[in-house]
Amino acid sequence: MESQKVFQITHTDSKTKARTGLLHTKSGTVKTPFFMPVATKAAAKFINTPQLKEIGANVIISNALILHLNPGEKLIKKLGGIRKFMNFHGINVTDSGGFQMYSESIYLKSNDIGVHFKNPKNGDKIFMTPEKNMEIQLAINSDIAMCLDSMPMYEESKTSIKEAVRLTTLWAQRCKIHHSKLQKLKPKNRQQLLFGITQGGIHPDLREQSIKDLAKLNFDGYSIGGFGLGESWKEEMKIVKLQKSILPENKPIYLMGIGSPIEILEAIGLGVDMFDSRLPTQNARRGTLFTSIGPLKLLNKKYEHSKDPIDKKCDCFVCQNYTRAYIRFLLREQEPIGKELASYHNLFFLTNIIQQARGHIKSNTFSKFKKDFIKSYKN
RNA sequence: GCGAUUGUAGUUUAAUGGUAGAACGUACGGUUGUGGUCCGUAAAACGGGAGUUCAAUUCUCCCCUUUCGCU
Repeated sequence: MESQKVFQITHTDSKTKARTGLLHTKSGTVKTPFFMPVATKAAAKFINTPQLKEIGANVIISNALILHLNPGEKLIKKLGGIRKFMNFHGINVTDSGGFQMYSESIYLKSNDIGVHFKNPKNGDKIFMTPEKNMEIQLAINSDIAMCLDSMPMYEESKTSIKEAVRLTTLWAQRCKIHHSKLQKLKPKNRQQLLFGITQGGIHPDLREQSIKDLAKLNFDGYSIGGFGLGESWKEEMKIVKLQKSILPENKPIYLMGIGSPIEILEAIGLGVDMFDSRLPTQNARRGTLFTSIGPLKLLNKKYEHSKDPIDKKCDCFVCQNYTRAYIRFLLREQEPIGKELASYHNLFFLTNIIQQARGHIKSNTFSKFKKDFIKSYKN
C-alpha cells in the first residue's frame, strides 16, 4: 500500500524489462526513468537552476557530506532547506557521502560504528555515523536521502569487498531505524524518502547477499552502488540484471554514478529507473561532447574552423546558436561561458535521450530505439 | 662609432668540458554516487663560424643579435 504511493509503474515495455513510472516525493512527482545532474555543492557546475529547468532536468543530486563540511546543514536549514537555498524547485536528492570514502584526501578509517573523515580544508577530524548522516540529510531537507554506505574500490580483494558489504548492510539497518524515528511525526506526504545502497563489486554472491539483506528493510527505493570504477559495462550489466531479479518490481531502482548514454540505455532495458553521473558535465568542461554519432572531442584541431553545431540532430539552445569553432575557442581560452555552453549541451543531450526512451517504452519500441541508437553511436 | 650586456624548444627559463631538464603553449589520449580550471603521453631548443680539447651548448676569438649607457 505505502510503497505504491511512492512509485507507480505506468507501463512496461513488451520486449524488454524497461518501464516507465511515476516517482512521488514531497516536492512533486517525476516521470521515470530519469537522469540527475550532480550538484555536489548545491550547484551544478556552470549551469544555473533556470537552465536546469530549461534542459528538462527535474531532479538533481547534491552531497550531504560535502554540504555538512561547508556551509553546514544548519545554515541550509535556516535558509529554508536545499530547495530554497539553491532555488531549485524540482526534486532534490542527497547522496550520503559514502562515495567520498574512496577519496584519499578525506578518508581516514571506518569501523562498525561509523567512518572517520578529515576535512581537507582545515584538517578537522570528523566522525560520521549512519544516524548523524540521516540527521544531516533531513536538515538539508532533500526529498530523497541515501543510506551511508561503505564503498570498496574495484581493485580491492574479495575479502575486503565482503567486509564493505557487511558494513553497508549494518549501517543501512541503522539508517532505516533512525530515519523512521526522526520523521515519525510528519504526515506521510511530507516525509523524506530513503533509498538503500547495495555493494559487492562484480561478485554475484556478494551482490546477492547485499540485495537480499537490504530488501528485508523495505526501503523506498534501491540503489546499485560501486560501479563506474573500472569494471566493463558488460560486467556491470550482469550484476544489474542479477539485482533486478531479486528486488521487488514495484520499487524504483537507481544505478549510481553511471552517465554514458549506451550504459544508461542498456540499464533502462534491464528495468533501471534512475541515474546520476558527473560524466556529462565533467566531460563537457574538458571538451568531450555527446553527439548522436558518438562522443566528439571538440578540442581536436580538426574542429578549429567548423561552422557546424556540436550535433546537427540536437535541438538544444547551444546547437541552435553556436558553432563548434566558437565553443572550441572558448574552451581553449578557459572562458567560463564555453564550459557553460558545453555543459548545457551534454545535459540536454542525455536528458533528451532518456525522454525519448520513455516515449519508446510506452509505445513498445524501446528495443529498436536502443538498437538504432547504439548502431550510430560510435565510441 | 665606443663601452658594457644578452643569446638554450613557439614563449619564459634551468643545468653542464661528456645523455640539455622544466613550465606554459602545441598535438593526441583519458574522464562515470564531481573538492571548479583535472590527469597522462608525444613532438619540440644550445644564433652562425673558426679555434683549444679525446670531447665544446659550456673555454677563446670573429660575425650577427638583445638590452643599457656614452658620444
